Parts: sequence; C-alpha cells; structure tokens
Amino acid sequence: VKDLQNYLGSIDVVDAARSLLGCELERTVDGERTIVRIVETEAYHQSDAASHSYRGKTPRTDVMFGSAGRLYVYFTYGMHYCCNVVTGPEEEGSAVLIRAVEPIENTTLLQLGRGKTGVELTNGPAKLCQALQIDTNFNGHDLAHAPIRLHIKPPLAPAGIVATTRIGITNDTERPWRFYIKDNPYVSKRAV
DNA sequence: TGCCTGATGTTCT
DNA sequence: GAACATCAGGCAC
Repeated sequence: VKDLQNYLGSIDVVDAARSLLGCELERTVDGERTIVRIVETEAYHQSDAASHSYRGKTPRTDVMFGSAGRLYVYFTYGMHYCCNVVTGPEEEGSAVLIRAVEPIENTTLLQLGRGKTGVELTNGPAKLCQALQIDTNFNGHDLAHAPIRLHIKPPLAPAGIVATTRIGITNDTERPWRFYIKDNPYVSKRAV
C-alpha cells in the first residue's frame, strides 16, 4: 500500500470518501487489538456550507487544514465524539466523516467500550467513536501509526456503492456526498 | 415501527 | 445566546 499521507493528500475528498469504503481501521487498547471495516462515509470540503471548515481555520478546525492521513475528532451535542480522516493538500480544509463501521476482529473489545451488541455497536458516527474509544485526545493523530491505524484496501466495485445526500446537516443538503456499502447491516439507520 | 424530545457542553456569533 | 456532521428512550399508533 502507498504512503498514506501521499495517497490521501492527492485525491479529491469525494473520491476519498468513496475509496475509504471497505478500508480497515486497526485500534489497539492496552495491548488488545480490534479491526473494523468502514461501511459508510461523508465528504466535507471548505467550499461546502455544511463543513466545519467552511468559515475558515479556527482552533477547533485546525487539523482539517493540516496534512492528510490524520484524524479530525470533534465533540458535538454535548456528549458525542465523531471522527474524520483528513484528505487533500494542506490548507484545503477537506475531510471524510466515518459514519459507520463493521466489526471484523475482536468484537469483545468494542463491546467493552460501549455496552451494546450487534449492529448497535458501530452503526453511527458517535457510536463507533465510543466503541473504538476515540475522543479528542486523538485529534490530529497520524493514522499511519498505532494505536489507531488506517489500512487502505482495493477499491470496491461501483455497483456495490450507494451515493445519497448527507445526514443531520442543515446547510448544503443537496450534495450527494454520502456513500455506503450496499446492503451492509452496519450502515446507520437514518441512512435508508 | 416511527415520531418526539431530553441530555449536555463546546464553538462561534 | 443559539446552533450543533447525535443517540436513546418514551409514547402513540
């Protein structure tokens, strides 16, 4: 696999959102490893009124304008974390929100973080952060390294990918920038 | 099954 | 002071 930063830094954020479907995240907690597969994503870009980067760089959005291949973690609704993969060249302010993942290995570790089972474990952006024990301490973390690593996989067949409008936003709602793996049970419910 | 709402605090106006 | 890239639980049907 190519160098993560170069790869993600060189592709358009919408392409990146599509390409990240099927890729795997490897998380290590206290020497225990778990692996999940990305099944739902959304693209965000500075030119996009729904994006945190839309109003320019702020202390919160600083890492969105940094180098690709890092984690952008934000806190929202007073109780939830969500995580993104930064893409594109520096200063572009683009990132891909990870909306849902599918457990591949060591589901027990995910349950430890969340206290739920089955699809409820990881079928939403804040749910998967809780299951993977990701909070703002990991904001800016380089995904080429432990304890959270991103493994790029070969692209899925276009026929297996569905594109729709994004979820839970009030601006720029018409862009078809949400992608998910067709018929995957871990895709978030509101996703249809 | 599906709508409605409370929780809870950071960020930006 | 309002908005917010959400979730879970309650209640009506």
